[in-house]
This record gives sequence, C-alpha cells and structure tokens, in this order.
Amino acid sequence: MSAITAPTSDGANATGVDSNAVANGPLTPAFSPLYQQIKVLILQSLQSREWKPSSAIPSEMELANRYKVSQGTVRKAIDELASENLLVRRQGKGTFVATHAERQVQYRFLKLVPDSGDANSEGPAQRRIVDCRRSRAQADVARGLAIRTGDAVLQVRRVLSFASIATILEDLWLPATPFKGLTAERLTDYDGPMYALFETEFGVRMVRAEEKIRAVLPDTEQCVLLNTPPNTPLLSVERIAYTYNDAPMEMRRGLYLTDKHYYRNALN
Amino acid sequence: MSAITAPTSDGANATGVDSNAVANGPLTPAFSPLYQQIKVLILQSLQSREWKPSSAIPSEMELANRYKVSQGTVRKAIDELASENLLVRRQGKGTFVATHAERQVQYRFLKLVPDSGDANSEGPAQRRIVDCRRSRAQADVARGLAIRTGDAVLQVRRVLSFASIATILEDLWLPATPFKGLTAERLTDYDGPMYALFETEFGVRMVRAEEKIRAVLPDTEQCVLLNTPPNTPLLSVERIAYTYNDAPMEMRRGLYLTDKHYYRNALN
DNA sequence: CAGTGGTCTAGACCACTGG
DNA sequence: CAGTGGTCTAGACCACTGC
Repeated sequence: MSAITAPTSDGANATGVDSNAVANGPLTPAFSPLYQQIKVLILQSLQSREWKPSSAIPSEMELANRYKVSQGTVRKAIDELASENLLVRRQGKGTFVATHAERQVQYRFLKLVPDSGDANSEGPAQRRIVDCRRSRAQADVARGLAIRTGDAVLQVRRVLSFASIATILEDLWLPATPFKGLTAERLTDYDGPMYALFETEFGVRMVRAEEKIRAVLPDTEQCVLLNTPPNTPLLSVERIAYTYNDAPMEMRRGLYLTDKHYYRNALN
Repeated sequence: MSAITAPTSDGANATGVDSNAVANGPLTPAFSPLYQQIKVLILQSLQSREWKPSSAIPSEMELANRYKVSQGTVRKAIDELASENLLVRRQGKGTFVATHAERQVQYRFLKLVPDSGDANSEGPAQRRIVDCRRSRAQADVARGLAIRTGDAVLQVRRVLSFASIATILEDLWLPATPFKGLTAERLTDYDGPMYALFETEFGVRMVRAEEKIRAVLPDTEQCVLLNTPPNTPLLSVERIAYTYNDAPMEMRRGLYLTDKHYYRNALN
C-alpha cells in the first residue's frame, strides 16, 4: 500500500509492499521504506502546526487508517521521531508533540552543571536582559543563520546568575522576520525557558543544536558584565539552533564561568 | 515463552507471552519485557567475550532459536544494542560486535575538530608518549575509577599534534590489574586508536564515556609540553570511560589548545 | 543462489491512564 | 471500563552481500 499515492486497487498486494512507491524514478536510485515516508508526513503536520507543542497527535490506529498502512508501520515512524525528541510517548495517554516548556526536559540544551552534582540544588537561574535591539547581520552571523549579510536580525544580550553569581554571558542573534515583536520586556516578563517562549509566541520550535566550544579570555566589557577579573579563562560556547527543516533559527555565543560549574557531555 | 527459565511445556501459551516470567517476585514490582531480557543475555555474551569485537554474532534466526523467542523479539533487542553502539548491523552480512578499530567510527570519543571543517584534512594525529609508569591512585583518581585511594594504577602522559603543532596534552590513569603489561613501547609502537589497543591486548572494550569540560590556564610544565605561552586559555576535558557494566576503566585529563580547533558537540 | 538483515502486515494480548 | 501505547508472534516478501 502506498502512503502517498492513491491506494492501489490491486487486492493482490494486500500483504506485500510497494517496493518503491513514491518519488523515485523508474530506476529507483534511492529506496525509501514506507515508515520513512510516514515519518515525513508526520513531520509535515508538525511543521505546519496542525499538531502543536504539548498537544496530543492522533492515536496510532487513527494514523494507520489515515495513511492506509498498518499500525506497526506508524509505530516505527513514531519511534524514530520520539528518539529524535520531536514526539513524546506516554503509555495509556497518547503521543504528544514535544515542547521546551515541560519541567522534565527543560533546559535540554544547557549542559552547564554545578560542581556539587547535577541536582537542581541551585534552583533556576536568575536572568537579566542587558540589551535587546534590532541590527544587521555581520558576515559570521549571516552564515550561521543562513541569511544574507546585512539582513535584519534581533540581537539580545543577557546574563545568567546561579546563586546570585553571574555565570553566563550570552549574545543571541535571531532572524528578524519570524521573531517580529520580540522585546526586552517580553523576555524579562516571561517566566520559563526562552525556547518555550519561542514556541508559544512565535511558533518556532527548536529541534536540535550544534555547539562549538573553545577556551578564551574575556575582554574588559565582558569582565564587567560577568564581574570577573581579567585573565579568567572562560568557556566560549557558540551554538546554532535549528527548527524542523534543519533551518537555523538562532545563533548564540555564550561565555561560561567554569570555576564552580562545568560543561557536562555524555559520549555514546 | 521464557528466555531464561526452561521452556514451558504449555503449547497453549504459543501466541501469548509470559506476563512476567523471570526474576520477579509474585508481586512483580518491576515488569521487564522479553526483549530486555534477551538484551541482557546478549550483553552477557559480549562481556564474557563469547563474541569478540569485530566478529559476527549469530544470525537473528539462530538467536531466536537459542533463546526460544521470535525473530522480532531478538530484533528489537539487537536494535537497542546497535543504537548504543555495542553492535553494528550490516545488511546482507550479519551483526557484528562493535570495535574502536574500524576506520569509520575511529576516534568516536574525540570531539576536537579543526576550524577548517571536520574533514580529515589534517590526517591522523602524531602521538608522543611522554611518560608511562606505575603509581598509586590519588583520591580523585580513585573516586573516578571506583577503586581505593592508594591502589595501583598505570599513569600515562602523552602529547598529540596536528600538522606538527602540539595541540593536546593528556594524562591517563588506568587500573593496574586489567592493564598489566602495558608499557610506553607498546603504546608507541601500536598504530591505531588507544581504545583499539585496549580491546585487542587487554580485552577491555570502552562502551561509553562522560566528560567534564572547563576553561583553565596551564601551569609552566604544561606550557612547555604544549609549546605555548602562559596565559593561553585551554580546554580542560576530564573523561571517565566505562566498559560493559558501567565499570569505569579509564580516567583521562586532557588539555586542548583551541585556537585552531574547537570541541564540537551535537545537542539533540 | 542461499543467507543475512530490513520492511510490512495482521492479530493477539499486556500495561497503563483516566473517567 | 474503554482507549492508549507496549510487547510478542508468525509469516511474507524485499534489499543486499558474497559465493
């Protein structure tokens, strides 16, 4: 059966599978299994916000009927999306669109943890927005955001403190169009992860990110903002965060004070 | 059917599944699916080196017969082990025990890449063993390796260079017993990743690792070894690597020069 | 061509959630 | 209790590898 083309009228194919039903030339240079095609369809419904963050998607049986495939095939598609953190399965309840707002996976992308252990002993970070303004993308920012040099961007600078100690200085660049209307006040007033605000206010869900980490020394302005002597080595963490189509939607440069914290990474 | 207890003689259970066959009291406080039990059995064969790195394990059908479960159940167990990088599936050929010796996933745990992009433009690192000697574990090393302070350890110091530029200074600590017989010469002579040598020479396969990353300034000795001026900020990467039972088998402290390289991390 | 992993189906039953 | 995801089976066929 085909998930994309109209169902074949051939009953003889009931148990078989189109060897290569869709979007391939007659030479079928690339074979794509059915569940991958289903995955793409589900992905499209996520992108189009037919199903929104934190809400439930249709049950596996419903989707199987909708796409005219077996439950097992839908299941495998959902399995992969769940392992990519796009969906969350909850037994007995349903399958939900992942969000940065849930308590459990909040700050999924922040890998800085206190020396004392990873517990939430420090509680949430205090956040201070230093600056939020419109500007034009420099070459490096433009490259990171896949836009043109000089295109309009929003630029945010903020300081995060743990236990009243300034620990992170962050500069963010966002493409101006999707984030139109973002202001320092909105950032300040919002209580929760910034990526959760992006979801609810701008319909932009960050799906994955890449970081480049270096050791650097701060300049004088950075020293002031972090309340740190010069010659204090800092972690420079440059992040590019992506939405659904691998479209970059944020560039961020963080300076981490690592005398009482460290960047934790698991290697699998 | 049970994978661990003797097969039940009850044919009526052919399509059903033991709701909780094994290792649980009558109250079954923790339910463990069959494929998880199979996973444990496969894991045991890996630990006991019944199947060795780079060799093939029995086919899915063979394992299904051996464990008296269906192929699909074996399949799910293998799927998980493959996603944990313990096994590697190769269509048409078989399923193989993962190893650090294969070209493709060599240096899986080394996240430092050149600015120019991640290509192998630099070729392999030049390695120089500075020191390799027996000593006694300090408190921090002992904690990391889950041994007692003062227990015998092997201590290695080496410098890695890329394009003839010293870039990484590493100190390693290994528990003396499993690595008995390791010498500087063996390290120097071996051509390939250190973890591959550990597999072939000592039967120790590293399965996962955790890293704590900080920014630091080098002391004078470190400056000399890295041929670096003082006040050069460096990445401090402290790693603990684990074998099969989550047993720590190596502690490593690396200093990375990050002016021409960066530590790359993918956030999912 | 045989043997391996990879996909798909259909159907049964289990575990968990909430009304 | 009905509805959801989770597990398990049996059997068919496809894609890939190597002899």
